[in-house]
Amino acid sequence: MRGEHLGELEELILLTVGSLYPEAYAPAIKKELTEKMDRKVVMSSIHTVLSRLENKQFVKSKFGESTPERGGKRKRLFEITPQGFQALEALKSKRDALWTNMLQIMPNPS
Amino acid sequence: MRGEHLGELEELILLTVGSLYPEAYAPAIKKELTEKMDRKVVMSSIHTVLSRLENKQFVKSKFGESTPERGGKRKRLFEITPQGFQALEALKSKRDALWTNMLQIMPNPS
DNA sequence: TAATAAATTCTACAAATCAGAACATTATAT
DNA sequence: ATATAATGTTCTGATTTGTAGAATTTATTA
Repeated sequence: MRGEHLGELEELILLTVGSLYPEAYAPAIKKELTEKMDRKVVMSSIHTVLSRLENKQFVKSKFGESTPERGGKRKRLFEITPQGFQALEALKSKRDALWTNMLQIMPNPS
Repeated sequence: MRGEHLGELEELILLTVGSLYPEAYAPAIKKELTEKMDRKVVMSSIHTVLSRLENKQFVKSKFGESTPERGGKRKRLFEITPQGFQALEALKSKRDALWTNMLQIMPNPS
């Protein structure tokens, strides 16, 4: 595995992990992506991506305490690492620069 | 073809096409991505993506006039369509909302 | 202990991206 | 006119990223 760039879903999930702190786990991430981003995604995709992000050291995880709910496995809680945050920032600032550039050149995109 | 979302490179190239108007063609896009985004990419990827973006109607293209240069094929010039612009805007506004959320929750990401 | 709920892990597949070779077109030099 | 060099595009196959659903694990309640 090379892991050269941050894919489209990888970036969204990384952002969502940050945005959901400290309760970021797969089902909550799915809900957030669906509701706030209109981004359909199945649970297993989220797990796949989270695992890849953890390999890249952009997130870290631990198991949550058992809560007095209905039952089921313990949550695996994720949080973003400084490296992950930096990766997001780098992407954002560069994309924003292109945006600025584009708007100067074509303020009316019709 | 499903074309459900805008991939990571698709988004960058679409943005670059806008940012380079009216001289957006593959070699110029490669240069821009390399220099402004530190995004390495080979020429053929750019052509592949441009072709996909054209199928999605996010860009349109025409051949450039023959310029008095050293020689070679005519440039295929791309420009972003209103649909393409809207797609970029939608993505940006949603991502920005997640960013705002994340920064409120964790202003110090260490 | 059986049933149910919640969540994660596994397995196979599809789409996006990468990489480099092959090809086509135009201009200049001979 | 023909060969050569420059410029860009298209083709083919491999790798990475994303999708989908079944299977499994763990905990609670009847």
